[in-house]
Amino acid sequence: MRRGALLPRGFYARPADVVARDLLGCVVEVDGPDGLVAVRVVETEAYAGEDDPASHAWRGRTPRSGVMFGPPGHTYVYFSYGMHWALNLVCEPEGRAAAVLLRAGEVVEGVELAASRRRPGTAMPRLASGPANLAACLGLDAASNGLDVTTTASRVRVRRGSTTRDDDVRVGPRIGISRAVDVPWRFRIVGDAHVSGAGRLNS
DNA sequence: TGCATGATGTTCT
DNA sequence: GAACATCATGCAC
Repeated sequence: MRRGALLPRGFYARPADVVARDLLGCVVEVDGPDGLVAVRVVETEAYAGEDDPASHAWRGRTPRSGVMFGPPGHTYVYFSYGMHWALNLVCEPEGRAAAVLLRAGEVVEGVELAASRRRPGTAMPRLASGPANLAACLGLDAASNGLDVTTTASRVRVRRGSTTRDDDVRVGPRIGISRAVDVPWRFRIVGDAHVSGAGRLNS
């Protein structure tokens, strides 16, 4: 498979909502002990750090949210609800705590490996549909927090993928949060079967 | 087909 | 001690 170039750090050093939009169609790849899994991003959410009540960084820097205050182009992997991991990419220049949550994707490489990391019987459209599922497919955990995604030397990398036309991007309110619920910072590719909640809500 | 609910641990009040 | 950027299951309709 032909691969795009790694996204430069400057790509991430922009407002989170812009990065979230441009991340659609890009490919996240992760090396693991068992091989490589790559996912094409189809759904993202922007979190604008200290200005955003829904962000983990809203109340300032904490041990958990510390990575978000660091340089852009790094992973922010956090554990929530006692059982799920979620993958974010740090945005905006160092000192500004913004991030983009990767909500859903399509597994484009290492499908069998990704499936083996999920509950038996889970198959394609659902494989990486949802933040926790996406992280599970990629085999992410606490050891994957704070990694640089702009260098080939890293276990976790992000490549430029197919460009997504504005016509194919749908913007809507974020999901699964209780504050700032009406801020339209959720981006997804229209009609893509891999987005989260595809069967439940369709707005 | 769709909603309500339980599992489970880290973080912050 | 409560909240939480969730998911899968089970039961109702």
